[in-house]
Amino acid sequence: MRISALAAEAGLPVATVKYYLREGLLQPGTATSATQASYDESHVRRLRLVRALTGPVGLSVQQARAVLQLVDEPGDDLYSTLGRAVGTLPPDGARPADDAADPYPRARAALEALGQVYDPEFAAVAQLEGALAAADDAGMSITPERLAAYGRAAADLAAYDLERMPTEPRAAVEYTVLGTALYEPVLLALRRLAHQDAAVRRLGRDA
Amino acid sequence: MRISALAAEAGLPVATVKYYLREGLLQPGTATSATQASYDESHVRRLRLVRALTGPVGLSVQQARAVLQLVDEPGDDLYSTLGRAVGTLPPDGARPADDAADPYPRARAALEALGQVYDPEFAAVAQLEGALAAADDAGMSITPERLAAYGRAAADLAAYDLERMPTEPRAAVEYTVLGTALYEPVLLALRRLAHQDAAVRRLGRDA
DNA sequence: ATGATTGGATAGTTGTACTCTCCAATATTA
DNA sequence: TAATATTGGAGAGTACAACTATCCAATCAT
Repeated sequence: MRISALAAEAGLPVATVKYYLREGLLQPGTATSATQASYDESHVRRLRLVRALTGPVGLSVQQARAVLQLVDEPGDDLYSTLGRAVGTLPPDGARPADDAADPYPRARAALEALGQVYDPEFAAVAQLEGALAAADDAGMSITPERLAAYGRAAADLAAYDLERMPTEPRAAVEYTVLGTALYEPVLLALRRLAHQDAAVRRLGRDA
Repeated sequence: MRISALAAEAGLPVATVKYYLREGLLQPGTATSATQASYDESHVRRLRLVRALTGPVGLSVQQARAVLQLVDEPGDDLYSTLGRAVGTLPPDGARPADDAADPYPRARAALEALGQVYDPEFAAVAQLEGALAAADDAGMSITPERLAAYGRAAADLAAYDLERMPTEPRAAVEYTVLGTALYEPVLLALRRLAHQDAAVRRLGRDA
């Protein structure tokens, strides 16, 4: 399959496929001559994945490249691979304030209240700090009670996901990294729809 | 308070404050002369809100303006105001396919399985469709079982939030719109951290 | 053999979010 | 009150991201 067939298959302009090649989001095809290369199903799948990540998941090309690199060449340590993957996903966290003492006070308090084990280096801690600070700044601080409720729901989800994680390391990395990126938008959409459902049932409005 | 004091208070360059004024994200101050206007606490609060929305929440200036307009002038109908607000929040949904018959097949199936009331016009339906399609395209389709588990967690959260919604309409709009925008990043961070917690407990790794 | 296509490089376009420069009118300070 | 600084407002300029278009010599397809 040559580049125009690949582009057609994926529903993208050829120029865009070339761009993804340049940017390292798409692995090069096998060169058959100085001006020809051939692509296969794996390239089609990769393009679909790229579009999923840059589209609904909302990643920038840089972020998508970082995620794909982790899936392509995971370290042997699942834990640190996941940590790095989460760091590449939006939203960006709060910068850790130059004085190293207690850089994430809100997040620390929240996680202690939840009784959760956590690694302060883990990017999600900074993300939580940023999100809590944003809510504070906007005058919509999150009560400890609400945090507990959200934490409980998050723990339920995590337990479900962890039970289904593949045992083979490579597959586990892919499951975890892509699962984080791809399932989050689903969860958010479901939450918004659940709000609507609850509102309709409660307020007795017929849509 | 003049513009430089306002900017200092909010920790922003004056040029940026002027930009937000031009873009209608910040309400104008009260003019005291041809080249002077005065600003107060409400402007400081608004700037903090704008930064929260464009930062951790990840809204574009356009999206933030749309959200703020809804908070400033909610319609008398809470239901449709919330619907419009959700439509302005990322991620963008799937385009509804020109042939009107069953534009959101995956989302419809999912919501029917969950037994949820929903309005097909509600933007979150298109968002769910897009997210499910992205997962499919990326080769990580979501099983009905997982969807049920996520849906249950979302319903728990929605029930909690709805119970605490203010009764006064204006406050209810603000609570719902800002709550959706500001609490989602918190939930995502908590989910990522819950994954880490569960992984550490399960795999017995010490951070 | 001859017109179309390819891979690869380079340049151009569009959109977003600022940031800078001016300017005349006003404040502030000496 | 004179000199200096600041202001609001408008417009232009900048930087970056994500494409998109143009070239070109080397193949390919007919």
